Amino acid sequence: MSSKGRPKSPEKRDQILAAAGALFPLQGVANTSMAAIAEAAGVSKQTVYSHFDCKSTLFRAAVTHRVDEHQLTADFFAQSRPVEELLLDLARHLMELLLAEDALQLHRLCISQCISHPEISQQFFEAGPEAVRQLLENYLSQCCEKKLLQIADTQIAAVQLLSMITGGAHERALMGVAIGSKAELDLYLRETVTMFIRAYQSEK
Amino acid sequence: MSSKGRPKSPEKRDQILAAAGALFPLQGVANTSMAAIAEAAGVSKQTVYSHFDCKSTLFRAAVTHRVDEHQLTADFFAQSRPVEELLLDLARHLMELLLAEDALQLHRLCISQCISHPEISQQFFEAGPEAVRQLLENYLSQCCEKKLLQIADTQIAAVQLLSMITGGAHERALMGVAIGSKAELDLYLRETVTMFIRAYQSEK
DNA sequence: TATATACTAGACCCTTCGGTCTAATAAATA
DNA sequence: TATTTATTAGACCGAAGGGTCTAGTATATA
Repeated sequence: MSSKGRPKSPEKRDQILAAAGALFPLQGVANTSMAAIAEAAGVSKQTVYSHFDCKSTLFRAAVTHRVDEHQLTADFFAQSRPVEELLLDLARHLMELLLAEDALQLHRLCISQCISHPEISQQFFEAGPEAVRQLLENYLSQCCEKKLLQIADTQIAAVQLLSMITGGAHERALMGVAIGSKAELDLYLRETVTMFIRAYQSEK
Repeated sequence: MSSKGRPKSPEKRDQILAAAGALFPLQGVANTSMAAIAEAAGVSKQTVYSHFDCKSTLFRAAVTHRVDEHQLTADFFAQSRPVEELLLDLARHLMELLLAEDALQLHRLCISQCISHPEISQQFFEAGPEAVRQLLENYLSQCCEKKLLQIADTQIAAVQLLSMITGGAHERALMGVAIGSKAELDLYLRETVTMFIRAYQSEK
């Protein structure tokens, strides 16, 4: 019934989402025109409006699309390695992920739109920080069962560790402030993981 | 020489700055028109342009103005109280300060404008997070001298503590995501200060 | 093949907005 | 008082941009 005539091209839809997903974070919502998106997508303006009925809808779809892409692997914590080694590895991977320019742009965008588009930032938060926190919390619980660590409240501990990891450079990067060298950053991460384990190590 | 005729009214200037300082964070730069600022300030549009030559200039002046207001007292750390008590007090004060709606708006604004107005976010950062960090670092150093704590790198430790404090709820609030109850937040802060001290206490 | 829909290019409408100009009034200095 | 500048209300300009419309072409289904 609804399959009469030429169907909408999924490729064009993807092109539009890709263009919007690049331009919105880069220039901000208000400074990105629909015409510019159409041009960047290699598509006519009318086609954009054929796939998305207004700017706000397109914005939502584009951010959702990018958030979905950035989902990190859940089996990271499945490895059986020394706790300190795994946590340090996590810290390093996380920083690399979060400090990437496009991730920063997306993050800034969600923060700036959190009043006008609460669902967007909610979604970003759940797919990003909250998901990681949950995974880490589970891992820490397992460590406690194995008596590798001694943590009263693993949820709090997970938030603490993640906050410390990101706190150093991510906050600065989000605000566009220069961050230290790679060596300094890595020193900070090593110190932080060590400090975390010292605070939560099993009693002698 | 330059004092001929009627002088510009400082009151009107303040009204304009107040209006801009309220509207820009609330609605974003692009969504706040000069006409709206003039009206909110109870002043004609021309007067706005008489005091500030363009929108960008006004934006800069307004944010600077608000940042200056929010400077926190430096003598907080001068009190001689038990370390744990003082740090917990700091944590509570900081959270109250950072979670205030207008502070959040200003913070979001700086983040969203950090590409187009790097000086602004730089200034915000130095007057805010960086200033607090410096004060805390000094305090921690003093604690080490008194053998109350044992910290190899007080700069790192200061960042760690501040990150943990803000990490819990501030990150969420910045993204407009609901935060826990006051009781949960306070539990988190107490746990965090305790954990910090446990990690950095002087060796037995 | 006939029909229905997608897509394009471009004109078009209307609103918003940054910024300027004008003419008149108010308030300061000299 | 004479002069100079601030302030106002409002018209005005020009550019940008969201969104619609049209006419023509391409591509799918039936």
